[in-house]
Amino acid sequence: MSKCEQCIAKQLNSLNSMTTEELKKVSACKTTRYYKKGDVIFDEGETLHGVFCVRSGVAKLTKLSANGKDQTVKLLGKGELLGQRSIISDERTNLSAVALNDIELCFVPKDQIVTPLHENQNFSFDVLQHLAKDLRTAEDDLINMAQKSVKQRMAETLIYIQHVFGVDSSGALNVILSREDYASIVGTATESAIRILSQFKKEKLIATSGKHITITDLEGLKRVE
Amino acid sequence: MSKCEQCIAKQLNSLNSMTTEELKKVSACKTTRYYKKGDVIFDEGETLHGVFCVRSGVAKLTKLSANGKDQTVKLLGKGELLGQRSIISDERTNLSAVALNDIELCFVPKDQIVTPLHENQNFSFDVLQHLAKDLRTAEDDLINMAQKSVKQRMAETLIYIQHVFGVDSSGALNVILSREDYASIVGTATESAIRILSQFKKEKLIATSGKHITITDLEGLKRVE
DNA sequence: AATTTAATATGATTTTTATCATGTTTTCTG
DNA sequence: CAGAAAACATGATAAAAATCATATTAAATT
Repeated sequence: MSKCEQCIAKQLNSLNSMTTEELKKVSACKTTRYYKKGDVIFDEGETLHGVFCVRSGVAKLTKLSANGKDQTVKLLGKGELLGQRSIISDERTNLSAVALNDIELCFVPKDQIVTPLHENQNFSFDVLQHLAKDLRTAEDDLINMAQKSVKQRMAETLIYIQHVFGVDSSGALNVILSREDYASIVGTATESAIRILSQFKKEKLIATSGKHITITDLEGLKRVE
Repeated sequence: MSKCEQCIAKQLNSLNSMTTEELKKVSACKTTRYYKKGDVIFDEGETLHGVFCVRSGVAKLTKLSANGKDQTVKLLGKGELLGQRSIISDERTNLSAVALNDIELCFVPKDQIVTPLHENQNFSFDVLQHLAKDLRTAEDDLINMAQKSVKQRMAETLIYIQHVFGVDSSGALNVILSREDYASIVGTATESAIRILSQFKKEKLIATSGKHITITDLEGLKRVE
């Protein structure tokens, strides 16, 4: 099995601030898990016994609302940690995690995170900084949701996905999402998401071929209101 | 000057996890500041040199958006800390803080927070837990904003304010907000906020007298869709 | 107290977005 | 590969919310 000490994913998150010793322990007791597209990693309301670290693939954090609709709160790619917050606050998860494509995760038992959090100042400060940034992002998202139009949020979502997850050799977004997924991120009805993407295509802001989307006019997308 | 060690406000936040020694230091160099209703405590984009602890009164964190509208992200009452996150992530503030009524704040210089964060495990873990909770709340708020109607958000805002800040001897909400403030919290136009509050009054869910609002049918408010 | 200013209220209208309906295309499955 | 199911598309309509307009009331200022 691969070792955490040499894992590239680790360098992207707070695990990088663990001591070599701590990392060795994590490495020794971690397990690697594979999920297929659509698989549920954990469900809202579950008690987690550890944290998941994304080695490859993309997952989404979502919440099912009263009206049966799904709201996507965050997309997570390589190096990002799932379940961290529930472990820290010692609560059940408030969100579900679902694989958006085939995904490889390392599961690290709770103790391996909580103990260093109490003992290793560098690690806990690093986690603190990550949480602070996450909180800022969440607040920004809230403001966007409150003040921007559906069209604008869709444009920003496309730009965000291109920026964070990149494009393939043909220039298309690396992360393949259904129109329903887009609707869930943007916070709108699936039909509206479809309509807006069709409109963007007509306006030559994007090119689409099935689920593959290519941003053809980034500046134009930024100008959407 | 009053001492932090005996401050009641302190017991409500992570400062409570500081050692007596740390608290004495904080107490020695803190300054108390008074703001009048409407005063700006700090503006978005400012570099903060410390953290503010609310001793009495209520403040709001808001962000001015491109269209000139203000979005209120959070209300803060006794014991809550302002600017904590900017200090931790060492960034400029992304939000402004404004006094909603006459307010008394203690200003604690940055060092007094950052040093203990690096040295006192209990303190930093406590801050971590607070941030984790704040993050969860922010995510919940995002979902509400995305999935609930303006009417529902208004009803929940009223319930929230009653729950967190309580009522006066006549049963009216302790925190007095303008309709514009409500609009800014709910994320809607001022006219819509006014209309909805009028409607709630007609439906006998609330009673109003100027800015004073009394919840008369809590269960009814909870049922609003 | 009179005057100005700001906040509240409400009608009319427009815009945005959701919902319902229905058809087409793509993908999955036996 | 055929048939079923899911995803995509688009029109028609309805509902929600924003905007514009204009009173009315309350609060602040001189």
